[in-house]
Amino acid sequence: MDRTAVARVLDQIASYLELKGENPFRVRAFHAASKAVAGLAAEPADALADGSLAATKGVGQGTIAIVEELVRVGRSELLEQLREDVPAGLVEMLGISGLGVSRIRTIHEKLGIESLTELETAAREGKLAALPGFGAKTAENVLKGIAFLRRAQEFRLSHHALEEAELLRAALERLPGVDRALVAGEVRRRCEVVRELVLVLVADVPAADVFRSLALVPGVEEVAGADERRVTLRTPGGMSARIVVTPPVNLGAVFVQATGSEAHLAQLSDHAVEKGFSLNAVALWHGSEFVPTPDEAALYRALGLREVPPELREGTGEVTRAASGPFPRLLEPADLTGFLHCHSSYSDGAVGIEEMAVACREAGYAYMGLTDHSKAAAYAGGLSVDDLHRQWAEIDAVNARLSGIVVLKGIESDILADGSLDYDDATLAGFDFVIASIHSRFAMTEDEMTARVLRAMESPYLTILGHPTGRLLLSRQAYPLDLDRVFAKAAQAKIAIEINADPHRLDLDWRVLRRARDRGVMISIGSDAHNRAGIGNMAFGVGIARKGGLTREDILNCRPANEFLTFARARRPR
DNA sequence: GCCGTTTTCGGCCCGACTGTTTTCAGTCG
Ligand SMILES: [Zn+2]
Repeated sequence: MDRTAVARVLDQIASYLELKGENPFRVRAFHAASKAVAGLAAEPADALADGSLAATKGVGQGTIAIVEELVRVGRSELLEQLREDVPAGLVEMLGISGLGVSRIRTIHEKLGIESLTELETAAREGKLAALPGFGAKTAENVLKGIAFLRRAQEFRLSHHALEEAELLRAALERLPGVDRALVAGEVRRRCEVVRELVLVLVADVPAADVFRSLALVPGVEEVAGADERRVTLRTPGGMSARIVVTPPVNLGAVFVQATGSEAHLAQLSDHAVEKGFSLNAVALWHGSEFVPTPDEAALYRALGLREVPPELREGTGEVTRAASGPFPRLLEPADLTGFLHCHSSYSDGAVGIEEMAVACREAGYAYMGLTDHSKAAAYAGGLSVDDLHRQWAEIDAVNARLSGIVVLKGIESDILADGSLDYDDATLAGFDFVIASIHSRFAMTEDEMTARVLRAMESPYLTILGHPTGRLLLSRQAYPLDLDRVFAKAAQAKIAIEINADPHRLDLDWRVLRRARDRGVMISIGSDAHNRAGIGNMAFGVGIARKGGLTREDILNCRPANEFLTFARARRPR
């Protein structure tokens, strides 16, 4: 069992215990343990063996026993027991914003409801609003919540999808007759959420032979009948995976089509027809003449096009673009010199400053912009002014000790409801740079929210606007915000806007990046790391930047530390 | 359940909003 699966079990245990009315601190402990496991640097079995699991904050004897059990037998006795005691539908209801344990218990006891479907019916029929403590607004929000949850259940977050895809790819590549297995589809296009996995198998044997050996792949089941070149599977993690087999000579045609998107393929097909070609499901043809496409470049070349980077294949003009010359070199992970937006154990992070800095250095960064939560974020252990002075002293000490990495004094300051930051200017002046973001009071109109953000951008100490739309992918909608006005202000005031690289956020959305860049907005990629594993977030941020067509010139933290600091200082009063 | 320690128990994250009440419980970040 991998980190994700173990973390999920621990989360589930927490939810079931919560619904059973268990000690809330025990519930919280399981949630914390889940986060800790998800943030491990190694897989659970290895972390158990080398003692790093036991050394992790938030993991004690109880968690270790469960992880051992999960690694050994793949299931948890405690969770199985809880499943018998509490209907699974009630746990699903916890995912609805506005429903907590106490309301769910009322719903269960008074209406006998055990599933989302029943809850939906009750809300429609007015039975929910009639419950004590409930009303019309609550019922309406519950219906909205159910709709959101249903849609969310069709997708997976990109990091989970990538993990599943990679495991499946490795397993498929070991099958007899398979030369190579390649991940295609939304994962390859670096989409922010993923509906299904698509993999291409290169094989010189008939597909039927390959499919017969699928039974060798552990935990995978076939869900849709195979034809002569395709089959649909269900992965151990519950994702749908489409597998396409091709001989090497047609890999280009098949890989392009397996990668998509629909919109890209439609435009590509139109272009092909114009040039006298046709692209069917398995190969490229010029009239009645077969055209070999051993790789994607061969396919695009035959059509008179430059090879389109997979991230850009979204039908947003890239085919026309590919006819007119080479694409710019998109951002690459190694272009990043600065590791920005990370938390330490001073607020809600799991590791200390020095450990994080050393890990950043190992990952190849030249500077680390530490940004713990600010004092308004009490729930996340936000720093008081006293805490700040302690932290700054420690940063100075760490910088004196370490070579090869510089720790910068930053903060993720809350933007309060009125648009002010939650430290006074004298305190803000003590930071090397300031990220400001919204963590509360989301229920505002677009005008109010825009005014709030614009007011925050008046602060001469603000360097970067953090996770600008506040979305949590598949769990919370973005708050309304007039991005065009925010971009205009950012360009004029020389404030960078963040791509938050946490796979739960990926905010800014890639669809608006080009607009921001073309208006002269500097973009910054922030990891939002809360532990060492969070260093890996940056790869997802890079994927989103590439998807938005950005290059290293567009990104603030591709610049060396001194230029980064110059950027931050340029706005400040002298 | 985890943590820390005056080491085996006692405390753990709290302030503010929201929708529902008619003075506040429940939820959220
Ligand atoms: Zn944040």
